[in-house]
Amino acid sequence: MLAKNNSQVQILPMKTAKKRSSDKKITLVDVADASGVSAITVSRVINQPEKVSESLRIQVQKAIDALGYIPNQHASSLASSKSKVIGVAIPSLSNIVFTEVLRGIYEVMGAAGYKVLLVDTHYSPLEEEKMVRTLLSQSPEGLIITGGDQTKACQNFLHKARIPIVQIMELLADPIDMNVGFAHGRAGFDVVKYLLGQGYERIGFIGARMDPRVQQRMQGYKLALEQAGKFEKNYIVTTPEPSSIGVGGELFKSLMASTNGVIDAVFCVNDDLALGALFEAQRMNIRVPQDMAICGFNDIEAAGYVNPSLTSVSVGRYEMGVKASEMIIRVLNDKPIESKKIDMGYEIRKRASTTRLL
Amino acid sequence: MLAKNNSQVQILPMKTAKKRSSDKKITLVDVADASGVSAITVSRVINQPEKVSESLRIQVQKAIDALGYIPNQHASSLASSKSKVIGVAIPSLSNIVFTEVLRGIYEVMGAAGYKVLLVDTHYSPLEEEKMVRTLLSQSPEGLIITGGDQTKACQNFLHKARIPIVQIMELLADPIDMNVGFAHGRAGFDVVKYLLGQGYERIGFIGARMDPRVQQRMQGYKLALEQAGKFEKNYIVTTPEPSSIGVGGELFKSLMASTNGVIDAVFCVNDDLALGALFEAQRMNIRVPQDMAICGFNDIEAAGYVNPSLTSVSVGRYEMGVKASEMIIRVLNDKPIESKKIDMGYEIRKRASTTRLL
DNA sequence: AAGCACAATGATTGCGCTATCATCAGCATG
DNA sequence: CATGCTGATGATAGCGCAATCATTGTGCTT
Repeated sequence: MLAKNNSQVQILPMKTAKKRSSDKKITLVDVADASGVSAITVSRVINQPEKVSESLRIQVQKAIDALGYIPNQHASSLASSKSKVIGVAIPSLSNIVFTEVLRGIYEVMGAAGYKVLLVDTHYSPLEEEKMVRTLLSQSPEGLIITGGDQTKACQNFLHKARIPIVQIMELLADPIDMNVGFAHGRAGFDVVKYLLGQGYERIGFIGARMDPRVQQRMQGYKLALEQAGKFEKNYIVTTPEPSSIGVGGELFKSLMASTNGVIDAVFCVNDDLALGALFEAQRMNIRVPQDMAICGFNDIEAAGYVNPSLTSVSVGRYEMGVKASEMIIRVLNDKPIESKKIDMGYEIRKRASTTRLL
Repeated sequence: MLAKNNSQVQILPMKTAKKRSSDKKITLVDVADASGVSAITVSRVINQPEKVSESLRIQVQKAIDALGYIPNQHASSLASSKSKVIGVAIPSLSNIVFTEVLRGIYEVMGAAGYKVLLVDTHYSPLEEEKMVRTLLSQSPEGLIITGGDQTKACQNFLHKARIPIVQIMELLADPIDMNVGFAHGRAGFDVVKYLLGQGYERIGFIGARMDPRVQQRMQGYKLALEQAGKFEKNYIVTTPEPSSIGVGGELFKSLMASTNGVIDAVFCVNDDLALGALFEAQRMNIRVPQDMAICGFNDIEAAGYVNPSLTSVSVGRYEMGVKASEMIIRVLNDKPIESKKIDMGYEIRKRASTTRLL
């Protein structure tokens, strides 16, 4: 009685129905009918093929291919409460910093069979809260979110979610779950120390967007200058606008204007700003690095190739995405992780734009 | 009998169960019980609030907030066969060209309440086929995919999907459904005509990755030079590697070497390559634009700011994402669209790097 | 006052799949 | 030869929600 009742129901009514309207969605049952097995066997062929005998497996697979069957993930997720979805929230799609992290995430998650549902929070905690709701409504198996300034409500949701969560980009004092990042404040501090070491004395600061991580870099900058007794608050020029090369040029001009040109170095919170400052300095006939040092942040590819090459702070963005993803996958597979918090570190890539010539 | 049977079942058993284990997933029914209404009313509060009286709506909303209820999208999608998901397939996450298109897509889709499921095909039609299956398994309501070189099987799936599909980036002779892009071949042709018009005579070509769109640009380049009787096949240097500034520099050196430096202009298929060529030329003490014109493609921000500023072909990437998304949304809302095919056009931004000085 | 339209709410059912348990044949064990 | 075990397959139930249709109450018309 294994194939009898099936073959009865199968051929005649199904076939005609299907031929007539090829728009009908093909389901597991259709495949089961077509291949003369039960629905659950088809399910097994797809999800646990090792549990099905080879002959049946081939037979079913043939039907799957013939019908062009594509499983309905919603039904599967509902029944199994496994979505194979990882939610990712980043503040900006257009910022190269995040797209490289994303690359790492997609690489690892894709290989592990997870889909990535990506949302853009536009640097707004409120937007982020909405987006996290959206993510959670997809029953993700894990979450990667940026930074630590979630709203109270958002934190609540996240805690209640009971799934592995990694907060990336910065090191957090009190992470929700896991954390991969680096110390932005210390990086800013180190940059200034380095510039001071190169003999630059009046070090300006250019910042845009001013998200929490940028603020931390600025605090580091400030601290180092204060320690050296060289902090002047009008050496800082910032804007809430997003970063861009154009904005970098504008801010550089502002800085030069507001300080009457006494500045002999600029720390820009990212490389777009730094490139803008550099190009603008060239147009203003200010020699870099002789009269002006310029240091960026992130070490994008252009930094190494522009003339003069641009000093910048290199951080393993791709690796950060990889690490965060691996942590989640390990947790999902009940494997131990070394630590819930990983400091990716950073490195100042010293190049021509800050090298005092002898 | 409107609230009676509810209140019976409700308070005592549910409450205790919930208090004990706060990890139990909260469902529509929990909210219904907690607020003394039926499940379907809760559903309405969420999806069609205008159909529920204000008093009840507030009462239910209170319960939703109190319980921190988040709807299960899988169940919703399964029951309503509406996923509110749009699938997007792009060949590369790290290419700025696509991230800007993505921005446009996210902007429009987010505002319209759609989630974006994004996959990366790594410029491989086979990978793309797999990814499209993944997308389709999520029952997306629409699809945005890049270009036209899908595998046969993939095309099959797409045709069978019966959802609005937009192929973006290039103009296709035979699109699956809708199409938004621009004419890469013509753009390449026009660039060469422009360079010839500027008086450059021995125009080289630098290309990387060599995806279909890059090939089209190259064909345009070739055609224009052939028409002018100035085509030399050793003026073309390409690599299958991904584009980067570094690769641009290398290819420029190769081109100079293989042509003994007779080249007086280069058309680079994108701005990364062009910047690499420009920076390398500077290092080689080749004057741009006096001894060498350099033209890029895509008109990224840096092109306008680098010294000398870089001529490039500007295309509305963000707008392309917006247009594609709007088309899908219009179709989903049964609104008419002007045309199934949209040519976004392009514009050569003529800058210093190709301006023959008098 | 009867009839009707309409707004507000609820009961039932099923979306497509998988978890769970049941069944059964084949075979080894004592 | 009874017992238990294993591997392969199936039957059933239910995941959480919304479509559909049913029910009730309200105000209005005539």
